[in-house]
Amino acid sequence: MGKAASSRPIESQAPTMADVALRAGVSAMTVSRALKEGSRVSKATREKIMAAVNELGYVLDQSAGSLSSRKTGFVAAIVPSINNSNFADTARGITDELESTGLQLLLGYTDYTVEKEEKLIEAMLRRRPEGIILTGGAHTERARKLLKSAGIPVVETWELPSKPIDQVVGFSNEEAMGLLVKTLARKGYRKFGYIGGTTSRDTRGSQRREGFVRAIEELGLPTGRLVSFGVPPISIEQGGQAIVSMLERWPDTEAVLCVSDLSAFGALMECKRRGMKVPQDIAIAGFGDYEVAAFCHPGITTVNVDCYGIGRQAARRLIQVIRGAEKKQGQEIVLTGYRVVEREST
Amino acid sequence: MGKAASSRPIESQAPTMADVALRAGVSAMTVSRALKEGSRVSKATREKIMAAVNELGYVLDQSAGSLSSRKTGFVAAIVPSINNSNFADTARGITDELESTGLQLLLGYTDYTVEKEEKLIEAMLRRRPEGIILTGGAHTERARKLLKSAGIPVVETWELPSKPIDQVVGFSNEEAMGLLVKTLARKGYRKFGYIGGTTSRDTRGSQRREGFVRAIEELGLPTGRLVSFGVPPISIEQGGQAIVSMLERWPDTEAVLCVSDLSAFGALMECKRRGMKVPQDIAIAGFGDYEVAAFCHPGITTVNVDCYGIGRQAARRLIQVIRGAEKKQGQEIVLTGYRVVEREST
DNA sequence: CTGTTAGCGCTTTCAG
DNA sequence: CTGAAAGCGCTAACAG
Repeated sequence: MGKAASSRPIESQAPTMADVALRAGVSAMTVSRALKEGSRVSKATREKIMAAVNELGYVLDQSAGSLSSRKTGFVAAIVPSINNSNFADTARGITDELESTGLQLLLGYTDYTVEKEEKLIEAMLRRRPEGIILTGGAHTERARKLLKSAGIPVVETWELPSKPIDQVVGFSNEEAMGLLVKTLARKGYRKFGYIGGTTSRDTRGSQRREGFVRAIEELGLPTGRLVSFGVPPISIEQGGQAIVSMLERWPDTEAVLCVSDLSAFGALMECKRRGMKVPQDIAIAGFGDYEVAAFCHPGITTVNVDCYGIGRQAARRLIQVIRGAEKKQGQEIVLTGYRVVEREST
Repeated sequence: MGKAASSRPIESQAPTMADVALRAGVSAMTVSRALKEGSRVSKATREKIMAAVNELGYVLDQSAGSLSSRKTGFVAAIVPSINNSNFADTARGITDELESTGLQLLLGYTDYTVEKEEKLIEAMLRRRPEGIILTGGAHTERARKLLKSAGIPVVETWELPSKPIDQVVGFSNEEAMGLLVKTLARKGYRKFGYIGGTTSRDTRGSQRREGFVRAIEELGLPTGRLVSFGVPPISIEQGGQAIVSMLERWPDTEAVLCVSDLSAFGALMECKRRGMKVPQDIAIAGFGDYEVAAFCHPGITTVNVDCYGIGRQAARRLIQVIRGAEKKQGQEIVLTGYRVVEREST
């Protein structure tokens, strides 16, 4: 349809800006201006151009534009898993904050491995993002180097890395888990158990576990009741299996804290299946305040984290640097809030 | 650091291919070849180049490359929500299938509105993806037009649109819900109720509802027990509120089918909270086979959908067209499987 | 307000 | 196996 005067056969190529310009009887530059907000183009000209744009179904080629303007309009974000509502919330926060800026999100997930993260970082840097958001502070040396030579702002989230690359938006998982222990200790529980994954690739999980151990020690409570089960992220099902193991080894455990609400929910359901009463026979708590924790029965005590806010704030920090409001004034650290939410499971 | 011989001040620009070429003592073209798989470059030259690449921390600029090669290496995918494990699974399927091809995913979510979808489609087309995957068959007219003039393969998923744009990878939500009704009717349930969202913006939800109504009619069972509650996607909490409404209006309902497992889970927990026995007092079923449905107590009867497979197959269809294996041979429709999973809740 | 010229960083194409 | 020239589609910079 249309688009004649070409030596090529029928195949309809996507129209270019020159095609629009020709049709509107102006130069390509004027078309470029008309399609950009806040450029001075006369109303009549703009209307002619818009008509041509609509007739041709023209869509700006941003790759070409960004090569010229040296701004790609991309922001990269890397999360451990997309299939985890905590991180999905963070991704949503990033997108929402980006929406009004015209920046577009390049999202990737690492499956909780730094090797995949490194590959992803490299793949994304090939797209020349104007900033990048990472989860956690554990990265390969090569990834750190690539990030540094990229010369773009970096925000690490969800933790407080001991060796931050650039900016940080997060909280101490150790302290948050410690707070949960102390809150429950105050209610009278003494024999605490912990359920988490087996490897240390989930650094937030490791930090929570450390926070648990340290808090138990500080309070002078019985130590050692740690069950590691499954490769992180540990699932609902694995939470159920883990508590079986816990009950076999330490049947007199009074309260079980889990690395996340998903494992806590699995543990809770397994207990109910076995006819145990929660919290009378055993108390269970999780981490992350997933929707399931709030609405299951009994509701699960947990630590609420501002996942969405982490995303928004991380994106906001990036935008401020990208849009040049501030000239990257050193390593900013934004602490995000968390709070223990007590429910019927404890 | 390094990178002298420039008139510009200290600020370290990202190195370009010319910088690498200079350092390695070859032409830019040879660097380009060395960085591309399966190109003939002598071992010695390649080593020199790789050394220079590493020293400079060089990363290929794919925007520039794709402008020249007319291949962006992008595939776009649009889902209703990223924070829904069914769609997250589909997104994961797409990414996994794409991984070996070097294609990169541009992911966006619509919040279940066709208006946001249209904007997203336009934003993504500006990046010149080589193919695009959509959820469902409801789109604005303008979105359809944009898609057509883009001249790229399109795959609609999760439904069987009556007016497909191009390819389809999905299943009939109507039939799937009908199958669930029939399965439960066979167990003796007669008075069926349905819980779903209020508007029709969730087209899959509407289709499931239609499938429910039609199956009930076909079986000659009591009709009309439909509760609409909340704007889709209806949450766990709203599922709980909806069943309260159901019980008030039709207290003798025997089995409640919900538009998704999330609302079913909410309904189930609300029943337990009220001391009702499931399935003795009331049976509950969901849709989607979310992890929570499998491991809650009692387990929730549901319809398992191959979410991950939808993603993989959709991506595979796209890749085949993109990589030119087949010249877009008309409207392909791939039917994906589903099956009723009976658990203790019915 | 509009046009012209140049060039972004890479790859295609054609020579060697 | 390597290089030189040309140009992808757009926008910065300058001119008018």
